[in-house]
Amino acid sequence: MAKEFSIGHLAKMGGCQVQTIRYYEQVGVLTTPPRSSGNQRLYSANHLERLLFIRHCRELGFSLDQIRRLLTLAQAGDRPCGEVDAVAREHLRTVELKIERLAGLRAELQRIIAGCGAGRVERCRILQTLGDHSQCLTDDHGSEGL
Amino acid sequence: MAKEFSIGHLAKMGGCQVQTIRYYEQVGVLTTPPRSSGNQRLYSANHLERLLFIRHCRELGFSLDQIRRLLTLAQAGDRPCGEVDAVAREHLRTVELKIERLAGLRAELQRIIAGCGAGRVERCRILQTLGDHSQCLTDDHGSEGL
DNA sequence: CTACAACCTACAGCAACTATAGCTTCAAGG
DNA sequence: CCTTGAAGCTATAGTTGCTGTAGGTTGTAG
Repeated sequence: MAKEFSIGHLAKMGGCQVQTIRYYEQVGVLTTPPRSSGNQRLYSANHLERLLFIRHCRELGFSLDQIRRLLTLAQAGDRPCGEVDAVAREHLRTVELKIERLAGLRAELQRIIAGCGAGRVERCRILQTLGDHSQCLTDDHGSEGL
Repeated sequence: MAKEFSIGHLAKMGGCQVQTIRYYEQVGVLTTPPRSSGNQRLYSANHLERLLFIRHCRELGFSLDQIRRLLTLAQAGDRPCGEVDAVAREHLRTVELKIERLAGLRAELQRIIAGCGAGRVERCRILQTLGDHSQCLTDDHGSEGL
């Protein structure tokens, strides 16, 4: 059984695309693997483990920058994990904020849709409401991407 | 009282940056305003109204493409607002989906954080959990941006 | 030995802005 | 009237996290 595998296999096991892996290497969240005689990347179990870690973190919404921090902390080895905890808590806060905003948004959309009769656009309440900021239920949604 | 104002004033009233307005013009969600003798953009109440509409939609998470559609429909004037309603409903669906995902994510993060003792990084449960995909509570979080 | 899949690098593109450079115009103070 | 500094102008590059393309090389199966 070969202990090393190609980027294609790693991609399949990691549930991502080949280019994504090369991108991770480029931005320094995945270490540069050794190459074959023909210059192709050779990955091992360690890389797979790390890739799965990254993918899971990404699915949880951590940024690559946060992941880089987590990986650095993981390798530091003998420091208290308070910093790791801090990164996670920081992320939890932003997630909770997004949920709050989206909930307000949902309410507003429901209100808007409920107000729509089958009339003509001239008096369409959706458009009126969208143009009118003052009725906003949520007044704290910033410019941050949803 | 002057009926026309500069891009800086429009930005202030619209709660966005000057470049954003120029960007909106460039991508065609804001109409090109007349210019002064010195080539500076001159905006009027109409533009402000439209900008507020756009900003409000953006805060509600509509894409610029959806906003373009809404604006086109709004100007059509004599068509039923069913299409407008459809855009809003479509958006409501995606919002509800996002909320669901984020809620699962929040649960997972809370679980992860709860498992963190004040130990050392070597055995930090956060890092272990992040590396272990199998315990995932949510198995449906796709690649869509949160 | 010949296809053809999979690999390689390098670069362009996506959304929705934001920031920079290098220039011109406007408004206020002396 | 002149100067100074803020605000405007265009054009272009950068951001994040990828994805897609072009144009070439390597690996593998028949």
